[in-house]
Amino acid sequence: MLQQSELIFDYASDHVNMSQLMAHSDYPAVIVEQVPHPHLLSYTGLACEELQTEEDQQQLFKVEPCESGEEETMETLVAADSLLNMDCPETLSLEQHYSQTFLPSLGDVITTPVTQVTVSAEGIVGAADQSQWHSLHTKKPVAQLQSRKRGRKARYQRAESPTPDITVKKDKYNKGNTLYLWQFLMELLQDRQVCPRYIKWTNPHAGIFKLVNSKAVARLWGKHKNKPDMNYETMGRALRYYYQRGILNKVEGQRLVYQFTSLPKDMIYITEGDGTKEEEEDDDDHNDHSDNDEVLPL
DNA sequence: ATCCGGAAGC
DNA sequence: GGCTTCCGGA
Repeated sequence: MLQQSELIFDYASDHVNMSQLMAHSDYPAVIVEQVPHPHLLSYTGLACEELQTEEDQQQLFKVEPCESGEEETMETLVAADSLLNMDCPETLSLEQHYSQTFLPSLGDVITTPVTQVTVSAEGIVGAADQSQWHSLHTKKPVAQLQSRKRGRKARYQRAESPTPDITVKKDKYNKGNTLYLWQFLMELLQDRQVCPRYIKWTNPHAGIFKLVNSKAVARLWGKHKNKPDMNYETMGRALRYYYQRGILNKVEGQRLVYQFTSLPKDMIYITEGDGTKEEEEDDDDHNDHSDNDEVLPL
């Protein structure tokens, strides 16, 4: 627990130094290497803020503002906050992280040899490749697969493309704080401040997760998008649009449970206990059956 | 309460 | 284009 905040703090100072060092140069690639887990920054600030209100609103139990765990949370908040407020364009932003490590493989975009490592992040984008993504259930047998989807009307599974066509133009990688919803959710899933609490994996390797506290997650999303009226109804619609795009599937019969059709390989999985571990996982089936999973053999 | 997908708006 | 908002319906 304590280590986490320290970690973040360390990282924070790192950040400062880095931004100073490179105050006036568009550094290429390198940066990425120096930042082991940008995720740690993630939405801690955001989350903490929410934490305070969420607790009283949703949870039936109240949590004292100053519980052993909360205090360090505040430290974290401060650290993360100072970071967020720095918003120096030179440093690695969340968005950049995504564009650099997650966007690459997506779809057609990068068909040409990206040798023109022009500037800054561009290089990385081109350099990173499909190996960064792990497509879950990418086996095609469309017809059969469909029919065996247990349950009602066989949800039409999009013509499965080898990789989901989450096509985010490589050139204009997310600008501003524009994480897409799916990215946002992945962030939350890697953020200890919210992961087991509001959103969690029910089967990490299958990309199946649950919005344990749908209201809270929706609120965080709304905050991110600056849409104060965001709610699960609305966010849910956005989620549903993802079915069509092959980014998400619904896990039928399980409320608030969805499934990513594909995950980045460097995803940090926060599991129930606490063991945060980097998972590589080559298809194989060391499925850790946490609780409810009816993962298709695929 | 959640989930669904159409329609329209931004 | 990626949602957001609203809706009638399951």
